[in-house]
Amino acid sequence: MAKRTGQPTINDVARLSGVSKKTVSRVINRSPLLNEATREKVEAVIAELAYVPNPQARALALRRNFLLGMIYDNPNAQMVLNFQEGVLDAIGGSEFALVVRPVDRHSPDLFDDIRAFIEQQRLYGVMILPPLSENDALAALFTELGCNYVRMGSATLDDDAHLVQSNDRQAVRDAVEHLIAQGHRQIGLVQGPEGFRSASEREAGWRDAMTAAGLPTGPEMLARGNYTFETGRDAGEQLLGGAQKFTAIFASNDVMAAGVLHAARSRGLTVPQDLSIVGFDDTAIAATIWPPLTTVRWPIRDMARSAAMKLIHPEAAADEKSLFLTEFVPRASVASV
Amino acid sequence: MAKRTGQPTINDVARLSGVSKKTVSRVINRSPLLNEATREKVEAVIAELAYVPNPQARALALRRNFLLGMIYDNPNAQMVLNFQEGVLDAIGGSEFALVVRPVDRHSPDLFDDIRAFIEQQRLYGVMILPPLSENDALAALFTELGCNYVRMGSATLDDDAHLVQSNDRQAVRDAVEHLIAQGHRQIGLVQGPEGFRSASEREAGWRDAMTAAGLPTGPEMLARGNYTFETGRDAGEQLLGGAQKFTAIFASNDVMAAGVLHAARSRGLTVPQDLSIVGFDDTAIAATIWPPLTTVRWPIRDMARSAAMKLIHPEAAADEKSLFLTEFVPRASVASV
DNA sequence: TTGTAAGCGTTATCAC
DNA sequence: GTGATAACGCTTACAA
Repeated sequence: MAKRTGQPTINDVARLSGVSKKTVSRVINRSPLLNEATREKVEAVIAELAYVPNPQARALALRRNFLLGMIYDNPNAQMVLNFQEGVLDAIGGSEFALVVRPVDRHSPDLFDDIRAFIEQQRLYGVMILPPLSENDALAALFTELGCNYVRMGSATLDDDAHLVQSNDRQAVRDAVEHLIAQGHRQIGLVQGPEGFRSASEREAGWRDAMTAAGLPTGPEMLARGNYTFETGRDAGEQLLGGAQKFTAIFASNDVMAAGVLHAARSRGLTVPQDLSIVGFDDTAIAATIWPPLTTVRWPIRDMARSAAMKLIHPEAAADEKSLFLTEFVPRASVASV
Repeated sequence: MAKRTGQPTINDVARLSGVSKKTVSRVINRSPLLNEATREKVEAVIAELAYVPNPQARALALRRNFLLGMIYDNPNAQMVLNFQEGVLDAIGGSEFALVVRPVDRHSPDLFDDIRAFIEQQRLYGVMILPPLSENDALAALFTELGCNYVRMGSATLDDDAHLVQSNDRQAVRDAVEHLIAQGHRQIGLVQGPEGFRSASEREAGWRDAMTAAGLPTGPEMLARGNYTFETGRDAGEQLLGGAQKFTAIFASNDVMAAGVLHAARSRGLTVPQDLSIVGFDDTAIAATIWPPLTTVRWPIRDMARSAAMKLIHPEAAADEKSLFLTEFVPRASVASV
């Protein structure tokens, strides 16, 4: 009287292999105290039936599921996708799955939306991408909801168990020092948006390098954008159209660097002969625009893998790598003076 | 003796509102045969407790879950992300969630991976993005696994219940006719990779326009790429370095168009004065390179929303919109001859 | 080493 | 209209 509706269950396996469901369960969960012969017998039946445990039933019995969430609101598609791939590196072959949740960080319902999402799906844990990750109130919300989380960011936003971070400040400092070593003295900055930790960290890196070299960092040396192409172009116009002369500009991300490139070109400047440009992110755009953009690459995929591991193994979360180093990527958008 | 571990359950609601759990269940599921007073009483308790039904328990009892899958292997990050957002448009506010699965279509384990993914997660349905969506054997696999699916593609790959499609052929024909109207006569084609339906559809559109205008479509007029920047550049080199002269080139996607642009520039050609270029996709790259790329935009987000709706409401899947029209986006990479 | 019974939180069946 | 009761597929006591 087996009602063969769809997939085989643990009962089918138990019946066919002549053991109890509990024994099958032990085989599935690799319990150490199991007769080898029994195990092999059961495994043979499992293979024959192509039995796969029902994750919903497991989730119910274990009072936890196998869903990792990823919350983002990001203008940088490549970064988000790289992150997704990194998470898959970590959960591939396991029973975990990745649930994504794009949100609008400017929505007044942001917190309510996220709360509903977490309460409804009862995720095992969530990963939060910048710039949302920089919001401490959001992290507090996850704690309140009893949902484990890992933040990805450009600074030490949280403790090691809840963070994967890059060293943006040092990375930008290195990049600007590279420009200085090439003879540049008037190096402009296109800042990221106000309130973004990544933006302030990158600005700090620029200041570090400039100040250490005794170069000017006054207000005429910088302009603000918000990580979009248009604002990068506008910031470029602002800098290049003022009284201050520039031989190089560091833009706080690649997209804005592309905007600066447009601004330069529309003013008749040639890059890199008349103006050197450096970006940040090493997104697809960097290698695709002309000239190819000198930039800074951060190991997003590795960071994502690590973030997922922290969630999957909370007991070892603090031991999992948290700080990830960036890599300077020299291309053709920089020339020496 | 309520063991208050975490979230409230249906039992808590039943006890506090003095009804059976079945009645609570009826309230949750909006059963029509319910005393209005009872409903209000229960709803008050639900609100007070902030009770949210456990999706894993529901999934177990209903023998179906509320997870929509999305399988992709795509070089185009923006498209994938737009699609994710479109799916969210459809499932936002509902109990459904989106599970993503990037895969490597060149992996020998592709089918096994996907099979394991489907069997393990028991998804409610999956959406397949191009180019994977063009693989009929894969669609057959989903049918075999009893998993509903919707394919996204550039041609009529399946019936309306399992497809959202764009009209690439007509779109390219329109774009090439635009070039012809601008006085172009030698219009090259950078094809997409062999075996891709989108590639053959776009090629057909180019042939349609050229043939209708009595223009040449011989082998010297085209070169093949595989949708990457490098292959686009190589194809551009091949076309521009041959005996045949070109005043315009249509590349089968934006990234390859960017490659052609590089190739043109490295040969000392100015775009669009010496060479007009048209792409396809309207990805971020299109607006970001210089000059901004004339291209074709397809309404990915709308397609994604429709795909998700087809899965959520299988009974009405064939009525949900299936064919989506593209939009020609004129920018600065085209000049008249 | 293995089995039995109870329970995870929900819905379906079928009475009342 | 509403409520016992038995599923759903699995795991954790607790025995044996």
